[in-house]
Amino acid sequence: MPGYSRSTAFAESSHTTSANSILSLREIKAQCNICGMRSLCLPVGLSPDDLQQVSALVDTHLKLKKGETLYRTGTLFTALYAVRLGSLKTTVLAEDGREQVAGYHMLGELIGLDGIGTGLHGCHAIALEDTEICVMPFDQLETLARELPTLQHNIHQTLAQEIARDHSIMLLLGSMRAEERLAVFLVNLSDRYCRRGYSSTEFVLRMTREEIGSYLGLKLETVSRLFSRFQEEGLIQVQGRAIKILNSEALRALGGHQNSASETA
Amino acid sequence: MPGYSRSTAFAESSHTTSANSILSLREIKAQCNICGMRSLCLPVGLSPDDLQQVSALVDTHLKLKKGETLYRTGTLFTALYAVRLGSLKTTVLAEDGREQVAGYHMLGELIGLDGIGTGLHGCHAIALEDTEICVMPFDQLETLARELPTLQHNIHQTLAQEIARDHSIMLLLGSMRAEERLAVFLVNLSDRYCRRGYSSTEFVLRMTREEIGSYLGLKLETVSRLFSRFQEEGLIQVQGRAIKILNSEALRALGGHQNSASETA
DNA sequence: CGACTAGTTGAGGCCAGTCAATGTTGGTGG
DNA sequence: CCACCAACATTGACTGGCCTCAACTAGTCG
Repeated sequence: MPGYSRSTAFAESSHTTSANSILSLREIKAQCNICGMRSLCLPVGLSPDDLQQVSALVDTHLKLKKGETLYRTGTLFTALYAVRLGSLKTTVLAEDGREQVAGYHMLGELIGLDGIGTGLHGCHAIALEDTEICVMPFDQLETLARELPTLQHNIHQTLAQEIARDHSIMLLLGSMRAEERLAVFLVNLSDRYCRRGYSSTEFVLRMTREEIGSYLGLKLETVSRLFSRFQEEGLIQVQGRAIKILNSEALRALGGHQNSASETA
Repeated sequence: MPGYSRSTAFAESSHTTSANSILSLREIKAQCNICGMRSLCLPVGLSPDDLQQVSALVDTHLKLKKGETLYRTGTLFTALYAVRLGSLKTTVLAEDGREQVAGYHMLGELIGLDGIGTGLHGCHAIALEDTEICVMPFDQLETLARELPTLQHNIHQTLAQEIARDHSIMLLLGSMRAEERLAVFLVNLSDRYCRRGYSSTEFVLRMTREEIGSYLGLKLETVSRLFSRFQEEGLIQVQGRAIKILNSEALRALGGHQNSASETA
């Protein structure tokens, strides 16, 4: 495995705790002004000059392989992370060991937000595929935000959007039936892929049935059965993790149309 | 009903839309430096001088009667609201009309946060009893935060804590059984009352069985049955909405101890 | 006093969980 | 290239926890 020598530079960094995840985190070069995710990310609406300042603050870029940890529950919070490429899941942990998927994050999204409150990360972020991350030290971000009102407002918006997203998931978990939950999930993915310029009708799930179930408050068998049933009913076509949406309207109807409201999920 | 003439001053304000709620919103005088909730609120850690600036920015104080609306889903977001006295519930609304209680907020807590993201309030805030509110215009708050790093950080913390709180509710809704949910709910209330100097073992619920059920993703009958069962088992004593906790340990054990982590609920 | 809202309790049904067997996929090493 | 293995996925049979429907009680307010 290449890259051993460089990656030791991260040994003291907070976002790596397990030995094997350290080994393949690699620096890459990237700049906000040439990043395709700019319009979805924190710098949206910034002037070129201001953009340059934010870009300068992104001192580190990470590459994670599938299954590697970006940060772990309870570790020190130091930075926000922007997903540049790939995707991650975040999981929260109950005291009794139960674990639940709390979020699925794709490119252009910011994660690590929940650490701001306590100074410690409140969840565990794991790459679902090979993934690239921009690291934004939070103290520097706060400092810069005092000079750039637009950036300040974007930070507030990002945090508040996360709250709104969580509320819609609470609604889903608290009051929807299994089929509605899965329908909402699929429609939400479809919308998010669409917004990123990918097909809204054909995509590959990055999560296992168990992870999807955990996210939706269901068991993996239930998820599997529902996929099969949706296929029987002509709503979708499933082949393992490859999904083709055949009847988007019906899916949206199942979910009570309450999907398009929230960006992330 | 007194106060008609004054309250017309709020007619153009965003946080009142229904006629009857306007009528009893009344201004009161209050200042942060003499407020008992200071240590739980946004100005925590501020110097006296800085505190004065925040206090100056709280230009309006509202009094709501039980059942009155502070803000409504979809109305313009202009300010954050600090609960000075009393309590409120916030509810989110699905497109199909289903409504769910998303939060129970007591004195010292900040609400209205979710409106920052879109500029429109994402939920509906209703007083559960006679309640006093401090109104903090958000644009002024943002401006002031640029000069006061502590305030800026407190805003970030408040937002992030709300995210952490939502995550723990998602965990509750997604993976706990009915009795665990109610146990967590009671322990959480107990902790919050305790922190505010009230009894941690005896308090009065401000929500109906239906509202509690909605909040916990259960039906009101289930909540009622569980209260009865907890009483049979000697965990609590219930008399309508009056609760006495008899066996806090057992209650905490039921909830997997995952309660004390989050402040609000 | 009557109408209404909130709460309790019981009987029965259904949705999703549990347990278990089998099939499929993808990565690894001979 | 194929055999093998482990992880992932599907499907069936059964169970059980919570919901639904319903009757009844206790306060509350005009």
